[in-house]
Amino acid sequence: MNNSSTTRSFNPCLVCGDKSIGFNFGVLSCMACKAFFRRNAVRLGTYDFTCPKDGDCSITHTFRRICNCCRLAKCFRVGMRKDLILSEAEKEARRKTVAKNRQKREQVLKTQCLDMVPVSTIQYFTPHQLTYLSQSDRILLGNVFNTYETTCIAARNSHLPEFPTKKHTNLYDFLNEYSLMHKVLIDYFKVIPEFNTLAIDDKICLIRNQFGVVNNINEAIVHPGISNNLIVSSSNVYGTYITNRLIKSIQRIAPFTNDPIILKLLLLVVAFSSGNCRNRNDTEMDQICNDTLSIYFAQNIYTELLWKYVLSRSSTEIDAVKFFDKLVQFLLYLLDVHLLIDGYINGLYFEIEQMEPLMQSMWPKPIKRDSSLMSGMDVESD
Amino acid sequence: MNNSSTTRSFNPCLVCGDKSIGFNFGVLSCMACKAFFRRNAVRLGTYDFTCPKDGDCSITHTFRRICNCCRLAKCFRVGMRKDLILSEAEKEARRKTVAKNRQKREQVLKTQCLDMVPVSTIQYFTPHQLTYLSQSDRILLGNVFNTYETTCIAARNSHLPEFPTKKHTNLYDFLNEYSLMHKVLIDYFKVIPEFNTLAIDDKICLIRNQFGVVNNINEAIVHPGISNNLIVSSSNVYGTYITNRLIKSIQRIAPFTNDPIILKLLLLVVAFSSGNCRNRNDTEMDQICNDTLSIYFAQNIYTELLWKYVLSRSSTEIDAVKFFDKLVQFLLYLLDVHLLIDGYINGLYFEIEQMEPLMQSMWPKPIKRDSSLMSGMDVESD
DNA sequence: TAGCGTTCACTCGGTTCA
DNA sequence: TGAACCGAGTGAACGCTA
Ligand SMILES: [Zn+2]
Ligand SMILES: [Zn+2]
Ligand SMILES: [Zn+2]
Ligand SMILES: [Zn+2]
Repeated sequence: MNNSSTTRSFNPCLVCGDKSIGFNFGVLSCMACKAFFRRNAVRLGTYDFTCPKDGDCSITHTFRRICNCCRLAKCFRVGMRKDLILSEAEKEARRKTVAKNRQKREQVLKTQCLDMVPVSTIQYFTPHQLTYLSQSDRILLGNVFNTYETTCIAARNSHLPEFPTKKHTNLYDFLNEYSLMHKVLIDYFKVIPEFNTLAIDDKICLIRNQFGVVNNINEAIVHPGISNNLIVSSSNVYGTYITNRLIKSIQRIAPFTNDPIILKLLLLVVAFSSGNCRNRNDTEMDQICNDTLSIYFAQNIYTELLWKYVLSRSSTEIDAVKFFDKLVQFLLYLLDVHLLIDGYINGLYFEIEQMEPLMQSMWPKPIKRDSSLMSGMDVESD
Repeated sequence: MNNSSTTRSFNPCLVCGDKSIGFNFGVLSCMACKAFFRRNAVRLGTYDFTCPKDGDCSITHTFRRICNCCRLAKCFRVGMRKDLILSEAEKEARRKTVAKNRQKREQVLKTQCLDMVPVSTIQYFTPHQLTYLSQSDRILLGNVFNTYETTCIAARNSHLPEFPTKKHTNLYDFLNEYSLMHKVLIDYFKVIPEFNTLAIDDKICLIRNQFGVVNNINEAIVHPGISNNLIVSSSNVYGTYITNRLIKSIQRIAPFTNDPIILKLLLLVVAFSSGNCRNRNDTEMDQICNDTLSIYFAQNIYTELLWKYVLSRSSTEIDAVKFFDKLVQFLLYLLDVHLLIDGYINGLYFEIEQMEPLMQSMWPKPIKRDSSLMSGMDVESD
């Protein structure tokens, strides 16, 4: 008897006689008949298969397309099995598995965004780049870079090497650990002159309003990648749906981490957004900032700097626009994720009550309290 | 023997000798003979085909139209098969399939886009919706709806039934026609109290900064669909790349046009964006608004109204969030398209110079002029 | 690697409209 | 009448899991 390899190589499609590619739905058959059977066997009840002749059309490579009634009949006659076609539910399950695996793989994969190459230090500029970035721009970039190094990166290196350090099961535990880096991030903002000169109320307002997004971006810089602890913790406290979206957002931000400065500038651009981008159901937290104009100008400074920087690192202006677009698209995605998370946390008064003061102040108050709670933020000028 | 691809490429129509387009009704033939055979073979019994000469007219590209009788005869002679023409019943079945598929596609689109059902008038509200929309909200919605009806819709019905009315070849011609509805749109804004009470400079600033996006959304409401004139005009003035993206954006906005109010609110939300979202290379046009705070409040009013409305029309809050997300994603896409267009038009000084004053003021000035040009906008309170 | 599904370019029917 | 278009069906190429 032939072994299967010999069978495949030399035996023709049992339906049409064309070259077979293997056993499909139980029968040695060609690519075309395989596709034909999958498409047509499932709609036997819903579609009227009628032979224009008397039902004994010969099915050959050339004429197999003439009568699909007789072709389908022959498929069944040579033994093709409809039950080997995946049902809608089975297909859905398969798609899910595929998506899961893909996610796992892409996590490892480092995608390059645009033609921007990673650089080791911000001091390196080619003549081309000089045309977009003025001397003062470069000084400003250097300052931003160094500021971030001495705050967030330093903290990561000294006492916050990883996050989360354990597999959390409680939201408040998770967020309490989250707040450690959050405080360092506020330190970073405080060294930015445009932020530090704002009134205390406005600082609080900005930090509250952009809480989720800025911290998410910051985490991507200081703790790049998706640790197992993070996935498990997030799944435990947020559930699968939110976790999947969080992971997706981390994957989307990953390419930008190749650049030494973009995300640090983006942090500032987002931080200086006076609009309330939280999804909270308490009206008292929807405070708007007082000095909207100063905030607006500050945002402008860093948006412009970011734009110039992107321009300087792109080969063409159109590439810069595309890149900027990617950045904005990502930001919108991130914003949406955090609207979801906010909506989720809003009602968890018990969890909110267990949070440490600063983190607690990011959410609606479970019970009326003295607003001096906010003093825990410690965002005074220094 | 030739394979079918070679056959198709080099061999002429077996009927008339014209360039063949493939196998039609079993015979390598041209577009014209394909249509001819389909139309005439079916009415062989009902129509008297008679040759004015003696029945041996030569059928060539030039003379094929002279004698139907001999042309049809030749079709049959070279082997065209009448049985490959779909019968009336088969055509009916096919139409049914197409309709079913179309419905399925639209269904998918709609469920992707939320489970919002179109309503005929804004006055219709179920008790469920009352929980989200207060009495004053509903009055406001009604006002917005009526305002839009009496401005943009009225103008469409009276004197701007379609756009564009011709296949433009010049950018300035195209945009000059565009400006007709643009002016009506400004009328719509002027009836909105929050807009009308702004200082004249701020009105101008808002209209300029959001020019492309608001007009694009407005066109989607008043002239839904993608007309041939639009595609041709756009291809002529913007080129293929931008046109494709424009078409894509119109396709993406289409599902939202099922709702009677959402896009009208979106128009206001976008209009009240004080940020400069244009891609223009002149610094003088990057003016920022003076009364940013009023604009911010105005935007808040309509954003909130939009949100409440979406919430009221969604079955669950999560659906509402998803829908809102789609809306924002779409807006971002649209913004990006118009950044592209701005970048394209910026340098076309000659085109800009040919525009009528209002339209011209939307773009960088080709040469220094008295800024009284802006008075052409006529956005004073009335 | 065998054997599923998915994707996409292509063919050939009909339809539309200038 | 015929150019231009639409859309279902086809099958080659490929992706993926077990
Ligand atoms: Zn076969
Ligand atoms: Zn048959
Ligand atoms: Zn011909
Ligand atoms: Zn004749």
